[in-house]
Amino acid sequence: MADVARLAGVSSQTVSRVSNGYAGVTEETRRQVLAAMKELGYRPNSAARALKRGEFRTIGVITFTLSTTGNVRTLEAIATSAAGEGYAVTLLPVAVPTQDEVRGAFSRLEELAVDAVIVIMEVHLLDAATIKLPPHVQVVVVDSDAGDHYTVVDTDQAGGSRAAVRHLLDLGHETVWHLGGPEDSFAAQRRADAWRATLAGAGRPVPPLSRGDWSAESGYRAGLELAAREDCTAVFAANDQMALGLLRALHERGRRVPEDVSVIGFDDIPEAGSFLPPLTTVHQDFAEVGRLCVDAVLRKMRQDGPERGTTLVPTRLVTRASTAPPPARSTAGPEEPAG
Amino acid sequence: MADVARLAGVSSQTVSRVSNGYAGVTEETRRQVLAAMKELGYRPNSAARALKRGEFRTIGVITFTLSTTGNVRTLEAIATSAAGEGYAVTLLPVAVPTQDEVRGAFSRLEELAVDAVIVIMEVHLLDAATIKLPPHVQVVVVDSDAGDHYTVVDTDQAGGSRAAVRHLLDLGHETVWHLGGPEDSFAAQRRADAWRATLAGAGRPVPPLSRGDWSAESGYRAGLELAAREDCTAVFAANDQMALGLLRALHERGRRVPEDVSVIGFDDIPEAGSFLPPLTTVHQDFAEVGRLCVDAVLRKMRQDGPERGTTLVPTRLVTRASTAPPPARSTAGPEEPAG
DNA sequence: CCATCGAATGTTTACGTAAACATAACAGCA
DNA sequence: TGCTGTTATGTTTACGTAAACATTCGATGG
Repeated sequence: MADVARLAGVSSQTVSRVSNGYAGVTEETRRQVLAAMKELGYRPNSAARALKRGEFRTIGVITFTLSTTGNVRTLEAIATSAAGEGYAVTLLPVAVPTQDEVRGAFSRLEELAVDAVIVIMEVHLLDAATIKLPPHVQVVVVDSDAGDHYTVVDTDQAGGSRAAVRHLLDLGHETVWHLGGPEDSFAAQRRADAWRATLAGAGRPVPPLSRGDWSAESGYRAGLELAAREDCTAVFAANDQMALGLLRALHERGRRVPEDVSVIGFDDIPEAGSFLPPLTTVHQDFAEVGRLCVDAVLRKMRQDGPERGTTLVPTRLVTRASTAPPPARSTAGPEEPAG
Repeated sequence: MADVARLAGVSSQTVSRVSNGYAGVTEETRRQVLAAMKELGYRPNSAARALKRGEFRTIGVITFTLSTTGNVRTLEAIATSAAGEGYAVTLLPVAVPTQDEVRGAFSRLEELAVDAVIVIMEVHLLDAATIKLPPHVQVVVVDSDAGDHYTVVDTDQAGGSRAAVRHLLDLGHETVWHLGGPEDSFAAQRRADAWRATLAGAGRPVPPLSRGDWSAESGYRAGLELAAREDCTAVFAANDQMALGLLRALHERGRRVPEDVSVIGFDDIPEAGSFLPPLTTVHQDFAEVGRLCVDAVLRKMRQDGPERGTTLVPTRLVTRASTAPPPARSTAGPEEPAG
């Protein structure tokens, strides 16, 4: 900076003013400084800036895994939004989802150059950890129900599940089975709760709950059991991957989709439209989730946002070929041959 | 730091020594300092450290999109490896893959606090851009053939393609069709080149090349045309998503997989084993790619690595149900009914 | 018993920037 | 003409750390 100042014949402070776009610099002077900067290839030193300003213009993102579509898409949206606001994004992978590991990530974070943190994980792993965060680092949480304690941005899980179940009931199914996610996932829990509540609200029986671990393989295993139940004509899977495994299990057991069994997923991953058959599913707007996370975290840093509470991003049901009315059976209704 | 020093009754320099684990501090003194740090909740200021040390302990990763499995898995492995080495990872999304955008990303990078950059993209977009990089920032490139100009880490695309094509030929197919990736992708180009070379090396005819854009939807469109060709009994798709679309097209056109047509993919995404039928594919070790990237970039920073050249990560053929011998036809072979 | 040496610790300084304050130059007005 | 206010620019200082150098003190050896 001193070199630039010397070459331009001004003080280093004037260089700083030009560099930061402050007013009060003659157009003439500005031009000279800019020319000098260019000639010397001057780049402001971000460490010195951060030291002086007391902020890093960086947002940290903590997440367990990038193997779920949702996390990845959210992260991508966060990175894009943050870049648009002049913020960088630093990634903090947590190898194993245990409280110890999370605590470790947060303590690494303490030494890290971030002004705020966005956490993409379940709160119950988070609880014991956050205490140690530096005082001025703001937190926003995704994928959890911690609205009372943190600022939370999430997809409207309940609304999506409700739409999925209603769609199947509207098609004429007596009830809807659910292939849920792992027990310790709040997203899974909320999807299951909404499924149960919607059935109960419609006065329908609530079939036993199957569980997978989000993977297609687990959906396949659970699907083999569901396929054996003759009375199962409609399944709502808690994500598209498990729905994929379910489709394979049904196919192997000779149950046609959607003629014999309707299947509906959750997420609307890019491949969902290419499944056999193309999957009806609940579309999540991850881009919006990411955008809102950055919004929220920046507003908190400027201290003009709500401290706590949950922002829900609406979902949209995407109807494809995997859902249809139930097969005509021994019910009281009239039997019609398939068109 | 001064507060800690005061509380511990030592100088700030001694605090610094403890903080950085230098020798030459009495065990007694160290304990006092550590106690003081804990009591005051002291955390070293990374901006000041970076300013003083002249390095940020941060690696920047530039990529276009996180919507391809490969990029995501590579990124995840990079983040994990980097964390293990005490480095943070900063994400630099590039919205549109144009040279202008890339140049923009690199110029943002210049002001960014990174010591090195890993670029996950095609070189031809990179060429005009890198010139402006700060002098001491090292670069490692993934997914490209720029070994002459940069340090490159990549999957052994050619080896994987060769294995895929040979597998199909060994099963008895006369030749293998290829559903390639977009024209401007080097990965796609190398997979197609190896496919062509392997066929030529075996003295087989080289069918016309179909192209997609990596998406399942594009695989479906290309698949509809391939399905119409009676003489097409084996297809090597350049990635699993396109293979998925291809499977759907074949199914819709009444061509059974693998009885009528064998299909093989590339990547081995987690869902590949749950396709209908489960997909034979070329497994890529993205974790290893990411690890090697970090290795290479750190070695370059320590100036004891090779400046240029390509490191190839081997692939592995995963055989599942989507490949089988060709249907018995008007060839000289004996006709057998399906078991 | 004193010079010498090494280990432990303290003091000074600089990293590059930008806020705060200081100064200079000039216009407007009585 | 001299005073005031405004604008452009210069000077000083501090951000938190760690390298370089300085000092202290006890131990060792002649």
